Amino acid sequence: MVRGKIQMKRIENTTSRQVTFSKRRHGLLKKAFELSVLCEAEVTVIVFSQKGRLYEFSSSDIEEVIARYLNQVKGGQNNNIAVQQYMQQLMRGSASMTKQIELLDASQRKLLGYGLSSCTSEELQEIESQLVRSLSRIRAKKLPAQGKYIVPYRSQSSQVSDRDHVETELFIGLPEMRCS
Amino acid sequence: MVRGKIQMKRIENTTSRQVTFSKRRHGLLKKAFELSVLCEAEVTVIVFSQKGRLYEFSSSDIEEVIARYLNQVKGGQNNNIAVQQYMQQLMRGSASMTKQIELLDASQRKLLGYGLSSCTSEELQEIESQLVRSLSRIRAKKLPAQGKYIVPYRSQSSQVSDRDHVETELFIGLPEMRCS
DNA sequence: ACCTATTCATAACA
DNA sequence: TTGTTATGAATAGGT
Repeated sequence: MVRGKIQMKRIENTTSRQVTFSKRRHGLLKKAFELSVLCEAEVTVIVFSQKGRLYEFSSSDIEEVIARYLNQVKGGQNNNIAVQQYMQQLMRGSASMTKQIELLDASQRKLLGYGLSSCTSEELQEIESQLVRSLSRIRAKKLPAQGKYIVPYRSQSSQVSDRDHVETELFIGLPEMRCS
Repeated sequence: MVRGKIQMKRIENTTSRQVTFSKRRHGLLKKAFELSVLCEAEVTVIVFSQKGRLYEFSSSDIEEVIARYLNQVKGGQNNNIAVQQYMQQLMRGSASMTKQIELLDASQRKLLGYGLSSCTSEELQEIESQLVRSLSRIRAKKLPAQGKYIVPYRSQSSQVSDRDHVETELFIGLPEMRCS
């Protein structure tokens, strides 16, 4: 490819083949690394030289990648199908729980008064109303004798929709293994 | 590397990350092919995108390469072990996320004024203080011109420890598989 | 998906 | 082998 591009076939001269192997191998592993970093991908490269010497790069544990590959491609000749399905459930469950955690985390932060920049004024209003109601509840709990509805301060509207109320009903637990 | 070289770190912009992933993935597989042809080497590349999509190149049967790799590296134990370990990681991750969700959920419920029966009066006090601070923050946000520290009502102590503050720093993501 | 201005990778050479 | 360099390839940003 330089100084007269080379043919895409085996380099016959042993010396230059070895030199090229060394240089291009280096380039390949470098590019694999870059791809994994830039794009947050899981990249594994395995190279055996003619003489059987092993070179490798893996952005994460190589056996994880292999397991994942075997899992995805040959849906389990060594591994039985039930294990496959269970594993996929686990992975789906992980993704869904990750999402739940993100949602809970975001709404919690808002209840704590952080991360409000992204809120519309309606959202702010609803959060405030929710906080006021929470305060009301907790004060009722603290001072059960002094009346049940102490609402310290309420600005503007007293009408609050349920639109952005935090949803706390969650499915919690490991995904079940359902083998039919 | 072009028109202002890029930093070797995750590309934040989703679109350009995907474009770059596509281009560089192509380049990587091409180079792998060329290396295998020019130098008569056995080359395997496995790539998983962030979304779990699989891309691969292998100059010879990939499972032979994998078998050869496993054979050379870990003296030929069966790769079922890798699958097992990966699954265990997934399960541990699920359990840990389940716990995180439970904690977040419980603290959220308390902030919303539910599930307070189990709280000691100290806890109640701290939740109330937290709510008051949250209200203060949100009102400061709503009415930035009217002063920053509108605290509507404060009962009893103004001293609040950090003991039960909700922890919102979380590890979010799929568990990684770490085979020793 | 297609274009280029650039940077990168590398074949030949020393 | 290791280093240099001229040149072809890869590709980031833009369209």
